[in-house]
Amino acid sequence: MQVAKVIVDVPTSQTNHTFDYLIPEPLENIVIKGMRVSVPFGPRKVMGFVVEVSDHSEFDKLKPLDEVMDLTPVLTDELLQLGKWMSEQTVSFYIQNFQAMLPQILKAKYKKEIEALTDVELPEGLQQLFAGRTIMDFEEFIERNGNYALLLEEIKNGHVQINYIVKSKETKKTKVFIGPNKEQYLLEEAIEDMSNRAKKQKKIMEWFIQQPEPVEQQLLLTKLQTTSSTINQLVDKKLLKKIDKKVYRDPFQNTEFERTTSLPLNSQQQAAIKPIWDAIDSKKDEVFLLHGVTGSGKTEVYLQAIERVLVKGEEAIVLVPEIALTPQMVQRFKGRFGSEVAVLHSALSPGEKFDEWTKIHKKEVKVVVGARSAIFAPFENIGIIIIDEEHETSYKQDEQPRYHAREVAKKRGSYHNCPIVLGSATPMLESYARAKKGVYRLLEMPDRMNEGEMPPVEIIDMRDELYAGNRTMFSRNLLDAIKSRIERKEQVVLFLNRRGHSTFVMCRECGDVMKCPACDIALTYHKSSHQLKCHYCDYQIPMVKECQVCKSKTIRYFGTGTQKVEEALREHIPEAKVIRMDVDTTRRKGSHKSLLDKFGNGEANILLGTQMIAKGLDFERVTLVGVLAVDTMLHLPDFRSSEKTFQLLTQVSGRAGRHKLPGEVIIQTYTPEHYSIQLASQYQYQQFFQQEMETRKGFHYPPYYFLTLINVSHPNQLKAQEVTKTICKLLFKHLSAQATVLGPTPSPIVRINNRYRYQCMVKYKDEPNQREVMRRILKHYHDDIYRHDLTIQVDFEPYSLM
DNA sequence: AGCACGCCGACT
DNA sequence: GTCGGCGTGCTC
Repeated sequence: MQVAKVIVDVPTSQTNHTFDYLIPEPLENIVIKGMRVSVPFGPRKVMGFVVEVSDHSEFDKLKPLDEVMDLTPVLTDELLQLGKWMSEQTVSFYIQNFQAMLPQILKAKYKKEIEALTDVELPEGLQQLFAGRTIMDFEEFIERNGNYALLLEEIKNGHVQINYIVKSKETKKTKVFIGPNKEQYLLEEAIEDMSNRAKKQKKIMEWFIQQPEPVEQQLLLTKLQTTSSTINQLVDKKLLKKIDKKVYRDPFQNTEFERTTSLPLNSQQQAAIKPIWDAIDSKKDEVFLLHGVTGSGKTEVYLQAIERVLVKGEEAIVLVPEIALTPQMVQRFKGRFGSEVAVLHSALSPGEKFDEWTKIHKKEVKVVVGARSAIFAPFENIGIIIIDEEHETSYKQDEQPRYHAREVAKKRGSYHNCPIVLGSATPMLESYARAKKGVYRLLEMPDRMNEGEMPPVEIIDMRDELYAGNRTMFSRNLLDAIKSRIERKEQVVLFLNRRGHSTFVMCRECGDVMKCPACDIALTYHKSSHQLKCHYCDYQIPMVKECQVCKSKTIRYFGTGTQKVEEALREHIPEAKVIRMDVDTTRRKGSHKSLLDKFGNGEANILLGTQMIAKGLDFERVTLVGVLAVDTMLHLPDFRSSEKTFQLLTQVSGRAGRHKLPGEVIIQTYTPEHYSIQLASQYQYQQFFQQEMETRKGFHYPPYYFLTLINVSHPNQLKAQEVTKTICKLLFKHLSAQATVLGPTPSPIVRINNRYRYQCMVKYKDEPNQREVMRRILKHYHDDIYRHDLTIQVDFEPYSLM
């Protein structure tokens, strides 16, 4: 008897354990751990992960499992263990962690088909099922009691494969190619016979006489200015034929990657890479913090570390923040490692993600470059894990399971005995503190390559501008600087951390501010659509003509968003061509890249944008970076706001003067004396680190203390408050006397989407049993959570306190 | 989650 | 006396 222990896809605390199922005889030795199966669960069928196969069960009335969903495991032993560990660390359910490791497609409902790949005669049992076809439904295989062992064998031999068909169109894997169906001379004869009116048809035929190779239909249509109906007529006449070609969706297929080879390392790079190479060679799971200023050549260090790993036949994972934002980064990896690289990032369609994942799963690639979830790449022989821009907040998932990719990386590193490299120009305070303590090994690269200097930074006190009678959002210096760049045909990057047009609209008469009815937040005016939008829920209404309260028509716009800046630029510098990049202009797939390409081609003088333009851009002609208002970020209710400001300023400054032309940075602020602005303008990371550590120490914040944040929300304000209060009490009672429990406190935004939000914060040095306490609290509120619309979010070492 | 079971009030 | 409201508990 074989028994599968299964974690079912029912994310509740009551079902957060394995359920035993009998493996029916035809599936014996087919079902192995790491596979997904379909099992009867009460009256219905659910998906589940086999986490163990055993020869007995404590349970006596076992049901047999229904069906296997994979013929090869989708999770390795290591990933199964990792999922268990993660669920303990983040106090989440096992199933959520397993799901988080797989591409979306494998979570959704889908259909499977079996495809014969060769003309080779398949074994008896299989051949007859196909009955002359090349593709059959998997359903049919099950219905006709197909032989799993045989199928599995043939998959291994590469004679057949399983295709996952998802309902969405995005996952179409075939492209239609058109090719000639007859010999050249027959085509020529056919043209002669055609009516004189069939101009388009002749044109198409001539194309194929010129070159008989099949071409993509899409290409043919655009090149010859015709439509598919014309082509279809020729296909009907048997002159041409349609060919469905299977193609991997390659998101970079239209990009040529110039192959590069190792660049010679300068002395500081050599000093940094040596210990990493040693760790690779000796299989040591050491964590390195590579602190290198922008332009110090960190990427080349990564590349050559990976080369060392590949030579040993091992694999590498590279995490980059939101990779779509750095096409240039992808280019460098693809350029060096070519087809050995898979790329995983959030801008890919589900189908594309699945294809990239499949390449990893089938071991067709050795290197993965991707965003946070790429840390789960199903490699079995990892030689190095690199996390670039280590301080980026996107490495922490802001929904369950709230894992941090860095911690997962360390765990995987210790399993594979491989080094971890954390790279950053502005490491997170916690990381740098660890490096100083010797927990991580610190590697410093303080100098830019080619003796380049960081661009000088000018801080402009906007209060002075106001005294001088300048009421615009541009200081005189900035405006002059922009104008001079345009004259010199150089480019400008302008940064403002706020999208929309105005941050709020207010009635001048009675002072009423337009607010979202569902959230406790002012509405933002979007000029292009003439709408008032809430940035926290999807509420939006047309802009009001008069005050809702006093009917006055004197409604004014306050606060500045990217749209307003764009408008003001047009007014002050009409000759400037501006590209605006924010969530609103990059929502469409691929728009991100196309906007950047446009800017790179010099189709605009100014790139204006939010957060998203701060990272990784590298354009030769950018010689001026302007930060319009840094204050909004500095005064957020978050203990990390100084650090985030410092990081951001350092990052945007790095965008200027990266090549031959000298750069300049202008920062506009109302608090020029603030230490993060001052120190960022002088590129003084060390001093900033020391000063910020002082502040953190004083307020008992990380890295001196750990934090745990509990967010409670409920439609009823009293309920939310009362639950939070009880949780605070429980924590106070069950945690050690050294822990500080703060709360209940209303969240910075008390109401979002008609839910009231309260929080409780725990500061502690060492609380080994806090996860158990949290789990018990969640269990205690189980009923309220599942039946009464209560949510309790527990976030260990949170990145955001909102 | 989704469903059966079971205990109390309104009703042909 | 029954029908069905929802609170409670279980799913191998």
